[in-house]
Amino acid sequence: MKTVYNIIIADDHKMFVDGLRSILEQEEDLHILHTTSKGEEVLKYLKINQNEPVDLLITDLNMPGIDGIALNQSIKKDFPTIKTLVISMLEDGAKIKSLTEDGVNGYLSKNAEQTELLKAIRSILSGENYFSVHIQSILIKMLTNSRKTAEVRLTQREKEVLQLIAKEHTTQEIADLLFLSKHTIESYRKNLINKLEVRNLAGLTRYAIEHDMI
Amino acid sequence: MKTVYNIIIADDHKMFVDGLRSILEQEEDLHILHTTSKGEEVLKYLKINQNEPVDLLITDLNMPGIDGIALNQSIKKDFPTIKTLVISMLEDGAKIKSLTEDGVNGYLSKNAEQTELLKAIRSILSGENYFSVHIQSILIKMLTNSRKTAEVRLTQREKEVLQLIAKEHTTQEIADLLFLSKHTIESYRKNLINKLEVRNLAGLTRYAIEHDMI
DNA sequence: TTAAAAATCACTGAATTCAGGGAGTTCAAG
DNA sequence: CTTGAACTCCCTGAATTCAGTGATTTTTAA
Repeated sequence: MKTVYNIIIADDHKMFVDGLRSILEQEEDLHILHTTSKGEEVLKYLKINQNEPVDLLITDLNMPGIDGIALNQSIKKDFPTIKTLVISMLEDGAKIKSLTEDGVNGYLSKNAEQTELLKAIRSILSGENYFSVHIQSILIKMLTNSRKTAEVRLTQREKEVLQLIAKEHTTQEIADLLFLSKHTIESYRKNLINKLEVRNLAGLTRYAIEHDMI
Repeated sequence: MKTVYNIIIADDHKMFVDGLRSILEQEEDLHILHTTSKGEEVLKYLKINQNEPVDLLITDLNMPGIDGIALNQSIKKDFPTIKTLVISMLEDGAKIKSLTEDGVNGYLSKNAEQTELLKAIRSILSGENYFSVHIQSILIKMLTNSRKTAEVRLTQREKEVLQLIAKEHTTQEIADLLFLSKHTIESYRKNLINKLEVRNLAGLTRYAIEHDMI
């Protein structure tokens, strides 16, 4: 019979990890196997220590290198038995939605209380998912006015072009950089303006920045 | 003879505060007087409890309402005996510089180690200021290539125009909104592009967003 | 395998931006 | 009082963006 749960923590804010550790150490049945500041290291650790059963990964959303979203995807794909709890300081509806689609087991804001953290961990370990009421309302808001959120799915090329636009490159420059015709870039720009429902370069740039694309 | 230092913590990330608390509680001579998630409350608390000597305020940089910068200013003005340590997840050179000018006693990134946190607190309590090597290098970089940072001081009107540009308004619209001639707005746009050393609307928008102007 | 999506290129014409110049007024500080 | 900064307005011409439409090829997914 298993009485101890093994936990891995990934967060580049060491001080936060320290805090998290001191909170979890007060719980007898929660054992921190490993902490790291890089998403890549989690995957490396799991591949090397396949014999050690890991129950839960607690990870930050924003990290250098592999971020929380990509990390969660990899985990769910390669180690589907490991539960994941994402903790973030931001409450980015789109990212939360994306995480849920990837099968994340819980999401907490960093301004959650200690009791809520433990409650979330307990829920997840017992097989339920945990999303705070606040997060749930954000998600619902996302889904209801999905007209605005409406799956503005950009293609790879569109993303590239958008990035370069936001970096102040002119159409001709982008064409040269991507070895495409100037007309092609103009088409992409036009489509982007339509898709993202903005009016001009300023709007495109805002979108790019607000979606962490540059 | 004083052996215990009184500390106040202001941070809207409760989980972080919990962590901080559990770290500081291991130190006998560090006593947490009060924690809060709002900058305003710190000032209120200090005004009410003027009899209690407070030695150190640890505060986050980004908070809703009064942020770390404004809070630090108020503290240094009204309670100059209280030392201040700002902890942030961002390493924003401009904001750090601004804080030092306001007389902050230390700055730490949230990815600092627990040992560094305590070292910083000890330094500050003993009368020295504490800035990590990393932060120092950021500050020096700020000051040395101050050509680029060069106090790009925007006038009130320029800021207004810049904001509206970043909000996707056309020149004509801005002119109408501000009851000015279209030519005037064009002049402002031109000056902004010069002053900020950008090339087009995308650059202006980036500047506006990166400087929290919208 | 077939339909949909993505990627590419093209044309036209109107609207806007960008670059460079000049110039008058007001208001505060030296 | 005068110097400078901020604010306002104007002109020209080139460059770029924006809007609408359409079409071919390749890739992807049903």
